[in-house]
Amino acid sequence: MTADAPFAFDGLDRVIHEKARLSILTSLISHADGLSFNELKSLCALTDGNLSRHVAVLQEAGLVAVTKGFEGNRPHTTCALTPAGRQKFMDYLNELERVLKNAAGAPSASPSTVPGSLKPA
Amino acid sequence: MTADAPFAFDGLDRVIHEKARLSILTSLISHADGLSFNELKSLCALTDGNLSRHVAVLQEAGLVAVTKGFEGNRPHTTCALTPAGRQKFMDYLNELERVLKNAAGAPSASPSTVPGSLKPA
DNA sequence: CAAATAACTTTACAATGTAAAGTATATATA
DNA sequence: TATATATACTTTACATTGTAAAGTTATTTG
Repeated sequence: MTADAPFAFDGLDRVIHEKARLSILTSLISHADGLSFNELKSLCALTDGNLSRHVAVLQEAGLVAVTKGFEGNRPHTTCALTPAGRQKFMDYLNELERVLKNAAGAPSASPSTVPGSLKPA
Repeated sequence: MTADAPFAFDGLDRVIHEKARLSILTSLISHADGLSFNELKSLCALTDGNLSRHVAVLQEAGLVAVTKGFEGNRPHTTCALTPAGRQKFMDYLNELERVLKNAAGAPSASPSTVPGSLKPA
């Protein structure tokens, strides 16, 4: 955490933080052997164009490995997390957890409004 | 959660999800009686221009109440969460928690990489 | 063989985050 | 008491980027 800016959340990498890409990465970490273009499309509820561009961004950032091949006669793209991608995503998740702890743990955040919060029963 | 798109994370309201505004809201929920422009500026490590614009966005969305007055002879702006803002932020936090649970709870996310994860010791 | 479908990619646009410049007032300084 | 500097913001202009519509290539289907 930045010395004087406890709420700056520097670790929230923009490449990961974007909603659509957060969906993609979460999908991928739940499927270690990768997911096809169409599986991602429906899991994340993204249009073809969006998914294509977001996957490209993730690939350029080295977070996702994209494999283009053929399934029968049709092109078939598979995406999977790279080791670096997995690590960076984990780092991001740790920062997310800090956000949650800071916010949900605040005095003015009444527990009843955050039912299943971090604190175990 | 959307029926067929478990990883779409529809509840991640863009107005809140943006990094700088997430900082501002987290600061504000930790300070129920509000924060001044300058306090926010240093807590969130934002420039004057950024803070001004982001606060305006939050105000227009009805999440934050902005009070402009004078402290001695100098202008003094105070920001505080509105009740609606608090509720929406809580909703957002619940969705964030879903992200964390989906991701950190995934089989391929080894526990050691997420040290202080959701699961209690 | 024409039309439609599949699996993407490219492009163009609109939204938006950011920082530099601007404004207005107050205080310090020479 | 001018002049300069500081305070507390706001406005503007730019550059990035998320999004959807249109385009591409190949393959089925009627």
